[in-house]
Amino acid sequence: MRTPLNDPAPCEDPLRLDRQLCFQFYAASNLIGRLYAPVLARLNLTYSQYLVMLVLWEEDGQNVGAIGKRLHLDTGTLTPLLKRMETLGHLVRQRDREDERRVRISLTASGKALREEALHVPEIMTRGQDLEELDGLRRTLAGVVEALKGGRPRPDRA
Amino acid sequence: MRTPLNDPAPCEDPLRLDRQLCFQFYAASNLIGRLYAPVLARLNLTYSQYLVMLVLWEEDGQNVGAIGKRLHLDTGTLTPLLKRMETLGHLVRQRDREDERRVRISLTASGKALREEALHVPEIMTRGQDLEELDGLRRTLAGVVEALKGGRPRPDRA
DNA sequence: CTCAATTAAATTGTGCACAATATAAGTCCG
DNA sequence: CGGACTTATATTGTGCACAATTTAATTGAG
Repeated sequence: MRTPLNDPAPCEDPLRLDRQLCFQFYAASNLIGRLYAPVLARLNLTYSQYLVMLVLWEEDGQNVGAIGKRLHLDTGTLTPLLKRMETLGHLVRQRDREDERRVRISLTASGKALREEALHVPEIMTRGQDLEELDGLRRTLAGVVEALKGGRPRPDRA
Repeated sequence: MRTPLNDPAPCEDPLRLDRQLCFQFYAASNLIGRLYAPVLARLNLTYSQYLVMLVLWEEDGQNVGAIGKRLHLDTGTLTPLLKRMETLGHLVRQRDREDERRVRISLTASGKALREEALHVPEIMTRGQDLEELDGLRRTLAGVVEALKGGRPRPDRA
């Protein structure tokens, strides 16, 4: 039996920070957010707000739930986020007449115009990188995200 | 010249959400945190607190800055986080006598004992997964994190 | 020795994330 | 119609992240 803090085989210690895949995601996500912040600040957007804009630039007038489904965020995150974005003038929130439970999110003129500015962002952030490599990684991670969405596919409980 | 929202080649639209590598990291990190939460709750830890414990289980008695360097977090995040963990009884914070600017973080007996419980966590979280594949991905991401740490290695500005 | 510069941590203020709960609108069955 | 049920969003409360600033201890040049 092993005593705490005296693992006889520390290199195989399952709790070593560097061995945790989850930590690599956590660290990368935080560091990426920090790199985007100053670039997006010039568009008067936070990183999360930028993601919402990406969703709305693809299709304007979606309701809160549809945006949340796309970004894997719930209303506890989105409602205040969208209110801040409305205050900033990027979009407007209005109850759906057809179904008063829903809130439709529509870009303002300035919100639509902001897309032109944002077109530079991906280029700025990937400058000097191997685009083939980044795209391969993106595909790999898209698969990981897909697997995580399902709460992880159990191993076919044999 | 392209008009906003009417890109003639939408499949090559650089702003499509699914094409953003950053979003895959963001989504994966959030989803992973959600999967860990219920498992770690049984240890009375949040995900961030778990990471701090991993660092301290490797080496007890580090100061705030050393922990922050390891996790890529600053004192604005760590100070309140460590105070909460002290309240929970996982660790104690005490000024270093040698250098009164420093605060040394030491595990309590229960904090050390918690490691035994935590040993199950990596196994629970990776159950049913291809461990070779996860380790390959971990290595790839470790490289990405390393690159991000340097604020990204400029392309040797030729 | 003294005071400017540096370093370590804490504080302040903003903006996410998320679980849990609440509110209210729509649906459906008898 | 009417009440159970479901769906869509909002609210509440906690805990991060992080930039910017502050406080206090240490270092170091003159």
